[in-house]
Amino acid sequence: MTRDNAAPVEERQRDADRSQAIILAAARDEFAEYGLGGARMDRIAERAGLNKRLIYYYFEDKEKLFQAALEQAYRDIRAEEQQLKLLDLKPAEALRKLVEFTWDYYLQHPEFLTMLNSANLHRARHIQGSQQAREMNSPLIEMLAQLLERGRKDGSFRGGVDPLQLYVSIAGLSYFYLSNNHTLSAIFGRDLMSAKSRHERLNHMVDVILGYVLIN
Amino acid sequence: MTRDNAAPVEERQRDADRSQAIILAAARDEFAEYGLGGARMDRIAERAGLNKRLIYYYFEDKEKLFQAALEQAYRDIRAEEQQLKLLDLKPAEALRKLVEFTWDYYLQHPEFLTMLNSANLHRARHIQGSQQAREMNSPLIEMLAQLLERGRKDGSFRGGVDPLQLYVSIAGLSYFYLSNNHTLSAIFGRDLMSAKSRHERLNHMVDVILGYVLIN
Amino acid sequence: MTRDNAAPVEERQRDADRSQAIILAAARDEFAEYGLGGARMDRIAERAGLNKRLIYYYFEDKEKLFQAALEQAYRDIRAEEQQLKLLDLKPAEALRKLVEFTWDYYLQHPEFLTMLNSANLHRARHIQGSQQAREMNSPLIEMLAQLLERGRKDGSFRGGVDPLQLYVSIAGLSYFYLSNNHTLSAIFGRDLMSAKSRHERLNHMVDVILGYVLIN
Amino acid sequence: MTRDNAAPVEERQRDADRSQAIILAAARDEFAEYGLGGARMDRIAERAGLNKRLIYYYFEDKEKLFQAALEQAYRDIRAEEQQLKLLDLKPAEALRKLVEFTWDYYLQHPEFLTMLNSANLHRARHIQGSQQAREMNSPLIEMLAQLLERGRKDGSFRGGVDPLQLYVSIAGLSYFYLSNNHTLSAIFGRDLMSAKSRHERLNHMVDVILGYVLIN
DNA sequence: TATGAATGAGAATTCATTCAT
DNA sequence: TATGAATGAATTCTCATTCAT
Repeated sequence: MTRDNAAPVEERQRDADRSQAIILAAARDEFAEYGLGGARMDRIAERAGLNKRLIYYYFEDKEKLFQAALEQAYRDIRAEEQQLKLLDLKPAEALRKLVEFTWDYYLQHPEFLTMLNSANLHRARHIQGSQQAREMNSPLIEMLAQLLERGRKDGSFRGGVDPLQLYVSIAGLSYFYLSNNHTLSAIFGRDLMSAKSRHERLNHMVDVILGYVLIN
Repeated sequence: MTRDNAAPVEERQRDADRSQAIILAAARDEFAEYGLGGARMDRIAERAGLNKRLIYYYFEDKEKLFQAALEQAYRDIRAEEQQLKLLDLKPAEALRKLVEFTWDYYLQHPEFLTMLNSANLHRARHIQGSQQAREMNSPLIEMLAQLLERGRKDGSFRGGVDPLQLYVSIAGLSYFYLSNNHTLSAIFGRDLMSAKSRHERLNHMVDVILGYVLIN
Repeated sequence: MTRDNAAPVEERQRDADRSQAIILAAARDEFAEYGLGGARMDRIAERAGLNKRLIYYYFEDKEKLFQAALEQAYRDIRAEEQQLKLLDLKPAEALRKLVEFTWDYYLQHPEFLTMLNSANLHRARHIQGSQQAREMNSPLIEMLAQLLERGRKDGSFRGGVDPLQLYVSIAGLSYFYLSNNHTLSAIFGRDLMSAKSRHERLNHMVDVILGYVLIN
Repeated sequence: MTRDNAAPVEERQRDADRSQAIILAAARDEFAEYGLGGARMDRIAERAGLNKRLIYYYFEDKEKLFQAALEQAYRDIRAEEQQLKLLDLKPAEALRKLVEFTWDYYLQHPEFLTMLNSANLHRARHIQGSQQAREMNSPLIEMLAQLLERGRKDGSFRGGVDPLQLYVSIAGLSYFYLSNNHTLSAIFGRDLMSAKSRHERLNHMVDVILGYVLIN
């Protein structure tokens, strides 16, 4: 009411940004839990504590919202990958750390797995449509290439390893186990998510990757 | 119309069995393409060339239909796994063959990947509900255990390898690549499904698995 | 239940046809009252006394329903036009009858006016999309041409009258008055729909058309 | 931002008037294109390059905005009609000129036709609610009455012509053709808006009106 | 005067499922 | 066994309108 507490523009902008961020987080959770097809705009609004109409105001429709949430998910993982500093470690240690990182990240971000699944069910349409996502080409590949080269030079790593293939393999070892843990647990009759099982899995994966790369 | 051309009992039974099989195949294709959530009963009926009502007659509801299709998918892959006769080969050759089989099977049965995804998005509810599926515990695990033991005994394989972990790893290496190929292709700007790419991937996976298991 | 009262196929077909006809009539009334944009699918269902879903089952969506209703409206008016037998009358009498017919038909079928308006607001998209409607080219034009020729030959009508133009004029004289009667009544402060006013209008229109066409 | 560059009162008033005029023009275009029901407040704001909220500030709601736009449309046509000076011409020439004027005005102001349609779909509610519009009773009627009287006196026009009926007829001849040109063009398979067609229509209409009114 | 953020009530459409035969 | 007709409960999305500054 008074002129003093006006300061409206930036503050309202902040509100807008905040609302969008809240919606995005709610969408992430909903998509994580139900996938793109199973997600409900109503529930996203409810999770966000905001009016459903506002989601359309900011994100146009469900598809675009998913795309925005997916982009955010990529930004998040890439940001963490940036922190890794693998090149400060000895090659073998760096590889072990990468396996661990991948495993931990997937464990803590199940939404990443689910959204990746949804995106692929829809033939990555949401990524094709997003320049941003397409440019999200992981910096890890480059880092991994250097790592492999270094290991090869110091005689510890085998040569001829394609960093992209290795990256995909590292991801795949964690991903399959975590993404399908319900089915696997049911079929094998063991709880694959117990602390012990998780520990064994991580050890195994490190063994596989190092066993493959290390000479001897 | 007339009572006379009513089919004999066995014939009608044959028709019924045939209809069910047709529906199941149609469901498999639909679930493969759209996932459980995205699948449409109407489209399944259309694919099957049969009345929608008939699906309900035989399979009760969408969930049960999915479960039946999933069970069928497991039966199919298990049946092929049975044929593998890995124990007729030398341990290393057997492992290579298993990697190849897994890769080829996933390549030729994309529905298996999609349905596995859907099943896990729903926390394997459809497997919990299916004694059949739970008992589908792959005979491969046992075979793999023997294989590893044999390799260890003849000095070619390292010891201490958990067959279940190895099985999951072999599956994961193929699965991640194929299930997410759209996203990966988009992000890396390469067609991961070209003949060349597929060939490289298979080689890499064999290298990883053998590199891990083989001594020296 | 008993085998005898089965006779299902034709009867059910009759139901289907009946349902579609009911929906079409309800749609016609709704479109007449509110136009295409203002019509409500809910209200159409209610008017029809049928489930809203059924409308989509038979007509796909609102646009297609409007198109179907429009086609029906054209079929209806063409059917009545067919009955006119103008060529049995003397030319001047035939023209008078045509003016009267047009006036009466529009009076009794206000939905025709409203739907024509809606169709044109949408740039006749619904007619372009309907071969049927495009072929609905009134047989009256041909009849009118013969009429004019006959009148010219017997010396009562002027020559050089384009039947299409005349047809449009006859329609326009009734149409404008009836379609805009609310506005006109309000502005001129007279009830243009009173029996007296309607009578005067009809006389005037006959005078205009005959005054134009007749020699002397 | 600072108090100093606050505009003086008259200037702000000028801005306000300008904004209202801009909104009104934008509304006219939107209503012309989509009708009252199909018009979107968002689009009107966009067309106007002004904030949607401002429309509500000045015009209260969509209905009132339509009413204002309609009143403006009437003001515009009446203003042009005022300029006609029909009484300076010989009766027959004056009539011809009126037919031409009506045709040209409708051609150049399609929004007038669309808005008239919308107004009548809503039973002229917007005119009932507007004293202004009700008083917009065209001065032409009076002019036409004098014209007809003059023609009758000089022996060129028939007697007993109701000026209101004639006015409605003149309008109707143009209106039907233009308002429904899409449908008519589609059904008759001719472009009724080509230069040639338009020319023919105008000639025909003049012939009809003069043919009706002129003696001999 | 002017604006971006936010909302509630609806509207079209979809979908699994059941009815009736 | 097989089928077309019919339905109720969502679900996405739209739209005029108001809030707060």
